[in-house]
Amino acid sequence: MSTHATGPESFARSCVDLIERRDLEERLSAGRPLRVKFGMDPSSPDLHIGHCVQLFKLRALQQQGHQIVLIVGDSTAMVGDPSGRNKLRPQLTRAEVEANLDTYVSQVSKVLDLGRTEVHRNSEWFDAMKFEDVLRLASRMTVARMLERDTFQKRVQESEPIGIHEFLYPLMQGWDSVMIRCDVELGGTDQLFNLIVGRHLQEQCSMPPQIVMTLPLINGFDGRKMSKSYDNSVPLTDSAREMYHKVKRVDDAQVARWFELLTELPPAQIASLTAGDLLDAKDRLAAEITRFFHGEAGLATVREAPELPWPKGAAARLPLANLIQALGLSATTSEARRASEQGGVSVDGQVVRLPGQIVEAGAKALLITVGKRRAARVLPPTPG
RNA sequence: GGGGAGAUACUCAAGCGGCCAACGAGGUCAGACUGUAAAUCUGAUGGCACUGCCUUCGGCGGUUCGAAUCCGCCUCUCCCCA
Repeated sequence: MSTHATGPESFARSCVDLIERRDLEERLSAGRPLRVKFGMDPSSPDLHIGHCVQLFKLRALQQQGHQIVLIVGDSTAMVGDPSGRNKLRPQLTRAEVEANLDTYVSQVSKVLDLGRTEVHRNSEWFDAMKFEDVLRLASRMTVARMLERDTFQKRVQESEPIGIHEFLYPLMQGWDSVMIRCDVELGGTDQLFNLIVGRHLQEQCSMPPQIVMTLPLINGFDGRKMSKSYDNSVPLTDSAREMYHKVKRVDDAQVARWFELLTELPPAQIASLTAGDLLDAKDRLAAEITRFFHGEAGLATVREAPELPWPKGAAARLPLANLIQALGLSATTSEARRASEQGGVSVDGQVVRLPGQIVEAGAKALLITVGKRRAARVLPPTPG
């Protein structure tokens, strides 16, 4: 595993920005493992496959023998990253951050070998800072330079608020790099500014400036920017079934890119897959990703309707809509009701348009489908 | 410090005393068509064992038979002037 003697070509594969290439060559030629930093903002509880672009890259570098340093931005999360935002981000409380942190680390462990990963919270150093330290840090950056950022400019134009504390975010992220003596920092292309601030701060501290590598942001499966509000992301906590189907819905134009950034298939194979029938390619893509996170067994369950027990604590006779909701096939009974009224619900192959129809727990399993991609086989209640 | 504007459902955005669970757009969901895609068309879209009931229009109080709409205070934001 200790073959970190790989060249810059392999190291920087798939990167969009590489600053500076010469620095990278130089540092790699020294032959020691590089300290590669990746910061995570624990501001939402779940990672999605968009984050995996970075994680897979880290995985590859880890396998080449480099030292991955994960920074959990618990202090920065309480500031809120202004990148890519035209609105003030809500600041999180410590309790919220702590809750998100656990789920993060366990999700990351699906991709990285945590035993060989250094993990820090940036509160380790920020909690110890005095106000005068903050001022000293703040004095290393100018307002003019901050305002060059398009996100801030846009917000000024659109009369959206900008908090002074938001100016501190890039400085904090950059300071993380100083504290861990970072060699290479990885981020999405939207992070370029923040990453460069790290370089700048290291130089000011008479430290060799970190190499900055950005990776492409992938769009959601519908082709638009991946975002919670569009509901087009694929959370890592998705079941095998959800994950498979969401990935399979990926926009045609993005299939090749997803293959490149989210699977470990060799480029030649990707090329031949995407040159063939696109439906087959999507099936393979969805299968690869699902297998990675859920294993062969998880993938195997995908094409069958899952078997679900009769809802615990529920009566043996339920209106259809309530049963569907209780089974988790819809979020609310109203939603189940609507689907049924519009002909989207079937029981044992029969379309049922009456959401109030009473369904009895019978002796054999009932096949219930909701819409095109939700289905379950409901088992009879187990006596006792 | 002074003056002005504003806060509505997932998002944007109408409504300005009863006809408001609240126009419209986007999103989402369902149906048709398809390639389990995209585009297009149709319908739905607060919750609920739903011909009815319950909870919503920044927060708290008040006026009224009745308030998203009027009044008071509070919180937050934007703009102009200093």
